[in-house]
Amino acid sequence: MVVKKRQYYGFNGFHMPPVPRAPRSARGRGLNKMKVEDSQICAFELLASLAGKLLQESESSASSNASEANDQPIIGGGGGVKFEQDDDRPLKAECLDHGSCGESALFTQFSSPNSDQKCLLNEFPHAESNLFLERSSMITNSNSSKNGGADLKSVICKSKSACENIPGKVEGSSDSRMSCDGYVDNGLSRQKRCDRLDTRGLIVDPCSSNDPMEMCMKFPALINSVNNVELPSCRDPVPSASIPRHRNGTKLGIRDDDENFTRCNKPLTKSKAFRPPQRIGDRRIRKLLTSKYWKVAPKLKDCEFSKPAFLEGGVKSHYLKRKLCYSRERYQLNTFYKRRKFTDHSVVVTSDGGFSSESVCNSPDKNMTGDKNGASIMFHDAANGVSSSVIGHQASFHSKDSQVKFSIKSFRVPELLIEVPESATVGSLKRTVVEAVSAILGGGLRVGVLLHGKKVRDDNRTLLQTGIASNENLDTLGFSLEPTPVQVSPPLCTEDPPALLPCDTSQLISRSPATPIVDSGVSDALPDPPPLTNLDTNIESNRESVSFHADIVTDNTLSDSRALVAVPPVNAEELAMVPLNQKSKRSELVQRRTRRPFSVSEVEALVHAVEELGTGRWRDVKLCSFEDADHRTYVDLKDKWKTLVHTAQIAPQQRRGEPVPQELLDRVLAAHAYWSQHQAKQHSKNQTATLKITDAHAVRNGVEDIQSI
DNA sequence: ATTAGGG
DNA sequence: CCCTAAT
Repeated sequence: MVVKKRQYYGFNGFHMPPVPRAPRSARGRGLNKMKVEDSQICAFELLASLAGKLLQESESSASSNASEANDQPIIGGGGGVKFEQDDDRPLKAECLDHGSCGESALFTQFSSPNSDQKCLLNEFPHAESNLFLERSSMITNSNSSKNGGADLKSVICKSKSACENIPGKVEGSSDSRMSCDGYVDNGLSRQKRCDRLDTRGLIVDPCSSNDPMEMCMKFPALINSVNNVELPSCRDPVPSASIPRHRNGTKLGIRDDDENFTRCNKPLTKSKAFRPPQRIGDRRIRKLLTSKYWKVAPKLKDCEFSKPAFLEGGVKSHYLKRKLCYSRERYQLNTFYKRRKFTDHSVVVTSDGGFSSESVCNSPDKNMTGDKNGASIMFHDAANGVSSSVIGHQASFHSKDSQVKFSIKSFRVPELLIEVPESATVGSLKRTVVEAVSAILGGGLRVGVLLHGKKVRDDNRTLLQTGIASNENLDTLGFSLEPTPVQVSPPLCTEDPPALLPCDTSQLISRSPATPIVDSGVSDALPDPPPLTNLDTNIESNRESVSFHADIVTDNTLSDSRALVAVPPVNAEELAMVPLNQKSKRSELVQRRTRRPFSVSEVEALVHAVEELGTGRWRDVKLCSFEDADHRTYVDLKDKWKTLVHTAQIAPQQRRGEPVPQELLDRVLAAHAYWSQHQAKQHSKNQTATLKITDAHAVRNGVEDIQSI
């Protein structure tokens, strides 16, 4: 894989250390890299120093200078960047190169969504594009206007207030620095937030219903888009801020967004030193990318990195820090596919636009408390206002039939396995991911119902029968998105045949090797995945297949599902546990060799060789009897022997696969016994060995077998 | 590179 | 079959 670790470092990197260099060197990177970075760093430092000067000046000049400062902030905290600020492109380029600041990265994104991004966007076409536009516009404004400071600020404030619900803090300061901070802090998250904010203001709040019960489907990646777009799904409730806490830093291995990553990358690199966890992710990604694992997130303190002096401004650093943390985590959340497990604590958007960290959705209690028997399955559809209608509806039913309330925070999403050649570009990687996702989505989705972690397969049973009728059990209820078994074979490509397999580690789908997706080496083509469209269709069509109460499965649900956000009700514990598995779960990256059962003749040859050579000399066995069988390694032979021995020791009824003649099995046992005794070390002659084996064999099996020898 | 074992 | 540790 080409993807370097650093790319995925995630958000940690947020801060820009005054002395960027240190961390890196400490890290001990490859030589090449080091060199490059150093040079970059130098440049960066220069810029930084300049920035610092500028900052000072501006400060000294005091209020009047606000305009001056304005520009800087926008650019991203990086004072250094400032110079070039006028020109978007250049600037951006610079920042990135330096890799010093996430902020800059941010900038970049705004300024130029590239094709790659588009790819991702494709998945959520509407939304993303909109977002971009918005962002762009925002930035543009700020930059262009001399007064920009004010504008920018306002924007920021707005976003903050909206998101954070902490209006007061931001508002007050009009300092250019503040604005900077805002930018910096938020970094990526910020963008999104802004989007949301804007959206919020503009659009009717999907979650408008104050009702906490609403189902919140979260689709991290999509969230933004959702907001902007008309999509029904609930908006992500800003989880970024609140959720994180609970989860405390869980991190996804793969994250959806390039955007985020892009920005984060550099910074992360630095932070890497303190955050081992991320690294793991990288590694994993590096190989392939599976978003499967959650990592333990960095502790809160990680978030508290020191800020660059120039950034520290009137704004409360604490606040900022927090924000950063959130942002970072948020990203994590966003990972869009991968199985996610959430805690009960999910954040819900409150009617006022504020977020609450408390879990509203999840806990049925809260919402449902009111009426235990009441029916309320709510799917929250902001756009359509479905939720409300549904609710009302149910209420009416209420008396008739006991109703079960469901609050679906998210869906569990199947794992994706992606492989791309190292030579692939990041862009192609992105596209590959898109394709992979598209393939799955395009193939159709089904919703699975999990109770106590187990899949409920019987669609015909009633909820009551299934045991999900009682409110108590709702916690253990989960929904998963599953690709339809019949998958459309995805497009393949060049270089390596990477395979994409939707894999469900446990409860979801079984691996479908059938769906290999390869990166289309085609570079720039903008990936335009029609899939989205299909999705709807598919979902729609599949709807019926989903069986549990039809009521529950609504369009909203489905459509939301496309967002791929899943939040099954799970315990916090689970969350913690799931994550670190990376290791245990060998990344499916390397695809397993195809299974090739040993034929009887092969077994024969193996047995013969072992009889002569004994166990413990697998290489010789290989040379002796499987010289030509490239696919049989000595390890394979050894393993086969192992299984043969086992097979020979169990009852015939328990054996599976192509039956091995008892005769051979007997020889296996005999040889095994013999060589066990001899410690397999003696180089006894073949003949001798054979003889002995024969004896042993005879002994074991009785006279009748002798003839076989 | 092999071996030995556990998964 | 895979993965690792130990040779």
